[in-house]
Amino acid sequence: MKMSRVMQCAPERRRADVNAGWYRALPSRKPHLVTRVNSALYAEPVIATSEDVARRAGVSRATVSQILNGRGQRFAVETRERVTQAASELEYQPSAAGRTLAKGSSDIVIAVIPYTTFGGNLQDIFQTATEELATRGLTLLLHLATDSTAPLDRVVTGMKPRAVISLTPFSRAELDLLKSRGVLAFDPQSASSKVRTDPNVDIGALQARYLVDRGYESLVFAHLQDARLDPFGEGREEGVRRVCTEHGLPEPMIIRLGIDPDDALAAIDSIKLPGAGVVCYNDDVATALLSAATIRGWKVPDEVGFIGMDHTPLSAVTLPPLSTVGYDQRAAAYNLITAALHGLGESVDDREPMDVKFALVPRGTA
Amino acid sequence: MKMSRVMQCAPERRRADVNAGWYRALPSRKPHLVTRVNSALYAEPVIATSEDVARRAGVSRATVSQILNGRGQRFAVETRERVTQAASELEYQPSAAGRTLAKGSSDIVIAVIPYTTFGGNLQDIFQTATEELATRGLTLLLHLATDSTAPLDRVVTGMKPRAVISLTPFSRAELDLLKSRGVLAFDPQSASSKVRTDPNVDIGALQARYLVDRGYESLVFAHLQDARLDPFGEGREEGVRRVCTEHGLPEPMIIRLGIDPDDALAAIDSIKLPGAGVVCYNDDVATALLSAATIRGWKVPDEVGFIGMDHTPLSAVTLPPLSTVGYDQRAAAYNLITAALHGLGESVDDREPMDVKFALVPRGTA
DNA sequence: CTGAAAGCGCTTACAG
DNA sequence: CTGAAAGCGCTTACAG
Repeated sequence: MKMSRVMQCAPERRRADVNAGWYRALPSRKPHLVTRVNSALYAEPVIATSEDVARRAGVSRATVSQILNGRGQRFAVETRERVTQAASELEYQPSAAGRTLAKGSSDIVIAVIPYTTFGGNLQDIFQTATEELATRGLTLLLHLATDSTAPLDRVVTGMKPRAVISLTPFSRAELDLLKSRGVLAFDPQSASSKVRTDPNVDIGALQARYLVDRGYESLVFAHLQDARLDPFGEGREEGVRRVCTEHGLPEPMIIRLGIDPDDALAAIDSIKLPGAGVVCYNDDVATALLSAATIRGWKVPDEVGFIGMDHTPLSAVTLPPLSTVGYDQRAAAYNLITAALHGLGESVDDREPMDVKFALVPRGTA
Repeated sequence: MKMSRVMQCAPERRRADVNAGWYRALPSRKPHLVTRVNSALYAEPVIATSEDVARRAGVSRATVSQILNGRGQRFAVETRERVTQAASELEYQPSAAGRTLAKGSSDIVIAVIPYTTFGGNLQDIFQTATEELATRGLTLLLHLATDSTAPLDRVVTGMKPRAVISLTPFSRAELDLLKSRGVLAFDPQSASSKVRTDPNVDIGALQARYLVDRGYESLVFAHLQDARLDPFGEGREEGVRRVCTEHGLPEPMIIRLGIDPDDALAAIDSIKLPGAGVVCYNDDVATALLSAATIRGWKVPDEVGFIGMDHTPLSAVTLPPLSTVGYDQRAAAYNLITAALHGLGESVDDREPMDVKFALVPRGTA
């Protein structure tokens, strides 16, 4: 197999201070990356070190470090300016490895992404988080959870992240690992002391209460069944149960389906109709069931009702459009980050907790 | 704002070799992470260094390094065993920072995730990639692209990743940055020398040809319009154009819409019907248009046809189910990783390029 | 107000 | 077959 267009050549370490007029001798050992294609095309990459900055500013590396890390109050203004100036002229970026080694922990925050079914919101949430953390000098990197925690261990132990965060609760195994490796960990359980209960219970209850208000007297909870983990379903189901109890309704019927026409038809056929209101795990589940109900000739929302969760874009274009629950994803991410910053000892005085605002979006299916 | 359940306390550096019976003195400087909650609850984390391993195995750190990095052939079998044994007993994980500093580049590969609309496949793809790279001792971490390349610069310059990869072409700015920082970069353009043309052109052509075969004589291309970048739409449109030319059909009409009922209705109303075949950017767009056409009373697929792209789970449960194009995401990821490994100088003799197998999924909408 | 020195954990010639 | 030593780039007491 031939590969083409390797876009970069090996970095040459060389004197970054071009004004100085000479180049640091190349290290005698061979650079580790030796692939070199079209090297003539590219200017030799130049990576400045704190030593380069120090030399250009005419100070010591210690001084550079102090000033660039915000402990520069005690230095002469003039010195400070020379240093920051030199740093920006050289496009100086401190080496994470060097800092990590010296300080014992890096400026990296790792977000663990569970193997679970997220909406397209995931990206938005972490985008926001990336930017927020960047303003604090922290770098957010995502790590996809795998079956074993071995890769997580590599990341955590190897990179010494400042913290590990997750939008879903950590598994027992993850918690143990993080603990034994001495890493700060934050998940929704730790995000806010206000949240005493699993928010999923509230979500399920919100969905169920809506259906009850609309007159459905027998409730169904439809789980999503796929290869992935489901950290939310249990809580949602519990919320539905509570509402049934509250209103003296019979226990909810529990069904499970994948996003698949046969699954959906079987699920619909298993429900006692007409008259049921179906609380769905998410909008995808609701969409599948809606189609199945339509195929079977049930009238929606008169003979059967559905409520989804997530307020996905597609939920607006089903026929009829899906009743669902929306929420402010940014707020969810914001709260997680706030908790993490707080735990990291950063000041969060300016960060009021945001209301995630779970809210009904009443539309055509219930 | 009060935070609760900070799950970990600060790591204590201490002697990992518990058998030795004493603890390395704590460093006199304060550990950087000072937050300490419920520390009594947790065993003090123990992080072994190569020195600990060396001591326990009764060899030098140099020897440990050689053996653990696969350059141990020349050592006595007995020595090798003592070392690997000691390493596993201590749960030794080499410090990424230390290695990076010593070697000049880390074992990290960064995948840049563009701010674009992906299917839920993204996760699967990178999951696979994470595992594949792990078997080579490389750690995959995801970085979300932001408007500015500053965060990328921090990551790249700070972490000295072995390579930066992306499933979509890098932007000019990203390329310049990567180049100037001397980092190996791989994107689909560099993934395979066999791919002379943008695969998106082929995809668009595949969709269009299918519609032509089914008898639609005027084609429409429906772009997805949202806040995100669209690295694919241009190529797909071009593919449709070529097919029109090939078959002597008029130029395709171009429409744009978000996943929104009003957008979709307006889009449908702007098309000359009956008789058009609509090549859709993805299954979501197709779903939105399908609903709009149904609302307007057009018969699908007789009066208007739709073909989506992605073969999402939801595409199976629309009414009628969506005709679409599927492909092997794993193959796409596999090829990208192969290219990256090759460029990294790893042996890829055992990695035949995989066929991504774009394939029609004929169903009910065309 | 500033710098010399030590040390973080690793790897790599090099010497034996 | 194995180890002593230097060095990667940074930060932090400490001394002046």
